[in-house]
Amino acid sequence: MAKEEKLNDQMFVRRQKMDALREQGIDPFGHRFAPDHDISTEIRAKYGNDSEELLAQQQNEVTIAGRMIAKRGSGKASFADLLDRGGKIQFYVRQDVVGEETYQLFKDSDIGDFWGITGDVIKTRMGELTIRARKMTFLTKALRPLPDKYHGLQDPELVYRQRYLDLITNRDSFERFQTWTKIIKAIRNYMDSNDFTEVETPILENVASGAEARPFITHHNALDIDMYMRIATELRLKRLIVGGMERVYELGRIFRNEGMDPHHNPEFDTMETYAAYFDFNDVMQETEGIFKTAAKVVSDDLKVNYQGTELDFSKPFERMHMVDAIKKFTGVDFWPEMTVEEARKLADENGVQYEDWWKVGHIINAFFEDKVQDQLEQPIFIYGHPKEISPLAHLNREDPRFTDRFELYILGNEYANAFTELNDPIDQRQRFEAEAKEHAEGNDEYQPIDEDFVEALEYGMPPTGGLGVGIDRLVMLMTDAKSIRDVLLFPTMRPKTNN
RNA sequence: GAGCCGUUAGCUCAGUCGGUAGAGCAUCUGACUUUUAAUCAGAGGGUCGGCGGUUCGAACCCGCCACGGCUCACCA
Repeated sequence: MAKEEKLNDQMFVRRQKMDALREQGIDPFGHRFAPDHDISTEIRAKYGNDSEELLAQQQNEVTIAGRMIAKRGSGKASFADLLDRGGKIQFYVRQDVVGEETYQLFKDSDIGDFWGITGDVIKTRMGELTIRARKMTFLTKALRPLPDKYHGLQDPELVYRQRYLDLITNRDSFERFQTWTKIIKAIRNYMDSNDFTEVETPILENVASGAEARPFITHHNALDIDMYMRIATELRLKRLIVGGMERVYELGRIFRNEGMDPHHNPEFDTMETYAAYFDFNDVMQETEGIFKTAAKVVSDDLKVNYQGTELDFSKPFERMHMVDAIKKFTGVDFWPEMTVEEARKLADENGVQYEDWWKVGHIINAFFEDKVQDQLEQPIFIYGHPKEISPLAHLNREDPRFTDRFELYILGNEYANAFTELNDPIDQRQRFEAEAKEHAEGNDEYQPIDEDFVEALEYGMPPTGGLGVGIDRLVMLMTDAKSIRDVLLFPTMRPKTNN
């Protein structure tokens, strides 16, 4: 086959070595191996602080397994590094200990091969914790060479397409994904301990609703209908509030058929939470708890460095009304009641662009986005968004120009969006219809009204505080990742062609 | 979607003025019983992303295409 012709010298040699192993009765793709209780981490924890002399005296025997990722051979004694999920650990092979046959097997073994090793824990003259091999079991042959051991895999395209190579050679990346898991677990634990119920709702939907986004369309053969990948979990979760679950959350993947860049992937994780009888102040407290919990995973003092800026999650997050924030950063005061003309004048004076159809609320929001947002560094809740830009939020009781909504900003980016949910079914239907009309006029993005959801509201949804958090971005923040692709094991990539 | 940049050995990267391909790691041969980017001596390895053009001659200049990265606009 044509594939065989593509073998380079190294792949050819490795295949020959594979055959040679078989001839010696060794399975190049071996079987079960029991590394007693030890991974490298445990060995380091147990023996890392012991002296060279003590270890030499005790002769503690351990058995580990892993991938050989470096080899420093000399004539009849060699050092090599073995990589397991805990990290790498050095092992030491002497011909006079393992015998000539095994030593030759080791010499012929390539970087990338898997070994099981039983031996004593020692420390070298340089003080490095090392397994002095006594028995070696060949476990798996690697037929392709690993990337550069020193630089690791650098080409971003290969890092994302062949994540397994990135995980082998770039320890930072490996550890970032371990941290991802810890953060997710910590957040779940936080929600659970606050008496929220974790649920899973459909990913395949008949109507993609709950957000303004273009969905992925797929097809169900047996029913012969098109279905949509969910773009939000919102409306399903609110049905569960109607159903009396009172506190629910879902942390999972949603899909939006939109552009990709360092902050957007077509599939990504959100966590939405809904709590009956919460108002947006309660949700702020909940949100703060979530972010502190996540920060705690990476930093005991809740101080996190992101791309050179130290973020402090230890203090209570600042809370500021959007209008106050604009006043603070620009001196412009939107508190007095004003006409659109007056607001436009302020916009003109401050170089804020606006559209003809904008109302005062839109202009306030533009001031915030243009003049304030980028200057917000430390975690801060901005609340009281104008009603014009917040169609799903309850109006504020004291000042109906604004809503009971907030967003969490860190380093100029939005990390959470929350509000006291609209629970008036008649109002909800009108807003859906207005939205559907907009879509219809803008043609292809038309989406049918989620009638079933409106009906659910008609049975009564208690006052509810809802929250949405972008989980990937939260993890990026906590792991100092520049791109969303660095926190996704397998980011979406265009298929590679043969050119 | 627009702009800019990139693609050279398995990997990480050089490649001057357009003169026909280089290094380190890895691989192969040899030496070496505490190395750690091991060392020393030697060797092999290339459709220079793809297709076309200009030229006596193209990794290099031009055009188109593919994939990727960054920035901007939109969204989380």
